[in-house]
Amino acid sequence: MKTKQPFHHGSLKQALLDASGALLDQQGPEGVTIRAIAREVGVSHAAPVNHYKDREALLTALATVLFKDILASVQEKLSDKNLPASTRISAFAIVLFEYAMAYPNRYRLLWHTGLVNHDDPELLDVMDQFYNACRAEIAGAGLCSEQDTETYAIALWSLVHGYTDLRLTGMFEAKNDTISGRPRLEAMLDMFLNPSHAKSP
Amino acid sequence: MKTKQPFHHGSLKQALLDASGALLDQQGPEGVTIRAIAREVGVSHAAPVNHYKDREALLTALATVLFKDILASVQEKLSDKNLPASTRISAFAIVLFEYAMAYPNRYRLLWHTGLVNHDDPELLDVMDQFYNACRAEIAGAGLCSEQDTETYAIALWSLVHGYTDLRLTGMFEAKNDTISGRPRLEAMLDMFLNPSHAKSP
DNA sequence: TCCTTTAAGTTGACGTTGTCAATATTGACA
DNA sequence: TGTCAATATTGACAACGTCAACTTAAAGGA
Repeated sequence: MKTKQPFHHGSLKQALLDASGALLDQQGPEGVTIRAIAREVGVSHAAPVNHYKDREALLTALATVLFKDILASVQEKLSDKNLPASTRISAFAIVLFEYAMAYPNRYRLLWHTGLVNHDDPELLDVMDQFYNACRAEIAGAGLCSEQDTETYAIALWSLVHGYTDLRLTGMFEAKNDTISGRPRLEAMLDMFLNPSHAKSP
Repeated sequence: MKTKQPFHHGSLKQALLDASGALLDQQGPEGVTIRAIAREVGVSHAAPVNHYKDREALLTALATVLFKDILASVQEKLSDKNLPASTRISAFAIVLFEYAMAYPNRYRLLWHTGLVNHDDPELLDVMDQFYNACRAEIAGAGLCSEQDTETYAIALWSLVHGYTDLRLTGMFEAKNDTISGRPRLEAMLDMFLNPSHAKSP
C-alpha cells in the first residue's frame, strides 16, 4: 500500500469547488459549510482557508463558476446564426429558467446575499457579460426604439428572474400555475415579445 | 423600586416580533438570531421557544406580518374608487417596489428560503390574497383575453419581483440603471400595460 | 547534498449559534 | 390555601467559522 494520502493534496482548490457544487445540489446553500466541504474532500477543517479567505469567498467563487456555465449555455445556443430574432432573445430566458429548474439550489445560491458577495469583480463581470449579450440581442432585433432597449432588456431579465424565483419558492406551484412552468414562461415571453396580445379574442 | 422585571413578561410573543423587526432592519436576516432577539427583549436565550417552535417559525411569523403590511398598503391605495384601471394595476407594483426600497432587509426576508417556511398556511394565505387581488384587478380592466389573465397577472408579479430583487442585489445600481429605480419601473410598467411600445419613433 | 525558505495542511482553541432537558417561578383557579 | 399549567431560567450539547501555533513537504540555491 504505497497509495497513502499525500500531505499536499495537489489540487485542493479545484477539489473544494467540486465538493461545494455537489453539496449544494444535495443540501442547498445552507448545507455548504466549510467543515462539510473539508470532510467531503478528506482534509482537515481548516485546510480551505489556504485557498479561500472565508466561506463567502468560496461561495462567491462557486457562484461565479455556475454563472459562467449559464453564460456558456446561452452562447452555445446562440451559435446557430440562422435563428430568428425572437428565438435568440428568448434563449436567454429559456436557458436561465431551465437551469434553475434542473438545479434549483444552484440558482438559489446565485442570488443569496449573505452567502455570496455580489460586489465581487469576477462575479460582476460574468453577470455583466450575460446582461450585455442580452441587451445587444434586443438592440439588434429592433423590437423597440433605441432609447428603450435598456428598459426592454432590464424588463426581460426581471421577468424571467422574477418568475423563476417565485416559482422556486413554490409560489405558483400549488394553485394558479396549472400550466407547468415552461409553457407559462413561453406564454409570458410571447406576450412580452409580441405586443399584439392586447384584447385578443 | 418596585418596578422589578416580572418573571412573566406578559406579552413576550409580541415583544419578540417587534424586536425581530427592529433587528431585521438594522442587521439583515442573518442578524435576526434567537439569542439576539432574546437579548434585545431582556429575556433568557431559551425563552422564545415557549412562543415559537424554532427560529424558522419565528421568522415565518415575522414575514407574515410584513406581507400583511404590504397588502394593507395596497388595499388602502385602492380604496379610492375613481382611479383609472392602469393606475390600479400598477399600484401593486409600485407599493411592492417602494416597500422594498424603504425596507430592503424586510423584503429580503420575505423570500429567504431556509429562514422562512414558504409552505406555512398563514403566510401562503396572505400571499394568495395579494396575488388574487392583483389578478382580479387585471381581469376587471379587460387588458387581455380572459384566458390570458392568469399569465398576465403572473407576468406582472414576476416583473416587479424580479426587478426589485435584482436591484436589491445591486445588479443595475452601478452601471446600466442610470435612471433611478422608480422611473425605470414605471417605464417598464408602461411598456407592459400599454402594448403600443413596439417600434415607437 | 544539505540547508533554508515557504506554501500547504493539521491541531486545538474560542466565541457564537439553535435546541433540548431539567429546573424554577408565577398566576390562575379550585 | 393548594395545585397545576404556563412561562422563564440555567446549563449543556453539537455544529459552525475563524484564528493562532505547529508540522510537513516540496522547491531552489549553496
